Amino acid sequence: MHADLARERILDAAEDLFYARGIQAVGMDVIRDASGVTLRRLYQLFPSKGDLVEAYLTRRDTRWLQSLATHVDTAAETPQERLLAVFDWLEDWFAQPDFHGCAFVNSFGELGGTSPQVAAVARHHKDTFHAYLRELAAAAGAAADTGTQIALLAEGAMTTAAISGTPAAARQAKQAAQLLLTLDTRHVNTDLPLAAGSDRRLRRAGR
Amino acid sequence: MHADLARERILDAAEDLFYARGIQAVGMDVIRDASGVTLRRLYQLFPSKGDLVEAYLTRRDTRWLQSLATHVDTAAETPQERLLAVFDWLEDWFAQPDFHGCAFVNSFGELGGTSPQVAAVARHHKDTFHAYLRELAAAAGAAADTGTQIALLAEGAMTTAAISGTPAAARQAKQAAQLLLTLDTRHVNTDLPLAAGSDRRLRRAGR
DNA sequence: CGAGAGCGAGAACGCTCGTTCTCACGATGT
DNA sequence: ACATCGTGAGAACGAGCGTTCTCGCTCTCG
Repeated sequence: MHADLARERILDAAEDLFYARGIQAVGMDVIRDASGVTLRRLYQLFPSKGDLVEAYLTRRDTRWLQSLATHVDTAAETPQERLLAVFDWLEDWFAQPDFHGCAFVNSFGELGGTSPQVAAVARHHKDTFHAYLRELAAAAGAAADTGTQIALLAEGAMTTAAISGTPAAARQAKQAAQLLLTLDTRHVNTDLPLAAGSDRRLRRAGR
Repeated sequence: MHADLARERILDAAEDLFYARGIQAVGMDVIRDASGVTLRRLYQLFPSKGDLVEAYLTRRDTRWLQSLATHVDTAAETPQERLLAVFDWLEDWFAQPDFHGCAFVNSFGELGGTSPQVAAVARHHKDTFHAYLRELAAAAGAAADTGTQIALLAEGAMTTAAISGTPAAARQAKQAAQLLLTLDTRHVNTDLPLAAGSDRRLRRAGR
């Protein structure tokens, strides 16, 4: 077995197990069993468990953001739709049977207090994610604060969906994001005065 | 030393340590050293570490919500102010030097996958917190969905403040909550049409 | 053909940590 | 005063786990 393939199998097994059970609850022997890679090779490729954890998190970071960006690029046309498509992607994610919250929030809660590396990867991931949302919001004509606030909605939806066990938070977050976005960009697009009736139209517009 | 005092000292030490470093990273001997209670007594009062963890979480649950409710009751007058006062309380919390995110999100991320008890306490805490926010929102004349959405903002602010290390998310969340609340309740209070100028007035209103 | 290097499988080592046991001591009740 | 019981301090036990080592085997290269 080539080193590249072994590396991939190890990271696949590590991702499944670390994400499902937590990092400290998964021993290296379990990863050996799940990956089919011998312990000797495992330590050749990742000299310590900390290295494996870091590789797991950085790979998940790039893949997660890539998957989100791909969905946004393919499933939406207008800038507003692109921003709101984030929440559809989140809802699909929340509904997956193995969904267990944000891996970076989880690992930060577990090891952020003792491992600066884990804390740094989590911070980097959230920075990148929030910057991406701010970018989408800016492209949709919203103010910088609106992008930040929509990021908070996405963040809250993730933890709420994880702990409650239902994907419903994604719809609520999308609805709120749409309200914030419409309220912010309305004076740019259409300066039409908003009466009680259009309030109701706004509220109904979620997904 | 009476059992009640020992119990309190143990829980105080456990809360400090579990919250700061994570649960699995803190051994029973460390809690013995920090509390000054002998290991024998510790196991008399909490037959296993799991029992201690559960007691830590349930005590923190009630205290946290009590502290929040006290602030809301004393620092705000109108129903709208009461709801928004939640975010001022969050900001104060985020700015404390030992702030390390939501203890329930952290423990859920660390042990939720392997300990049903920890998952249940976290779920209960979030249920209660969100129900409280929905209650405040309803008292302020908002729709049920608005309360849920404001809960997502609070949730997102907690994790963002924890990982970023700054309390700024509280202000952003408050601003967004105020927008959602005003948008939702405006047709009840004043049916005044909203023009570009009042948009700006709304936006400036945060804290 | 033979020596040596790399590899797979799993045992072994050392440390941590949850939990229990030992043992000497002091308080208490008769 | 003496037997008894609970207590404090810390050692001890046993399991789990990160990491390394051993031992055959195989493949390669001179």
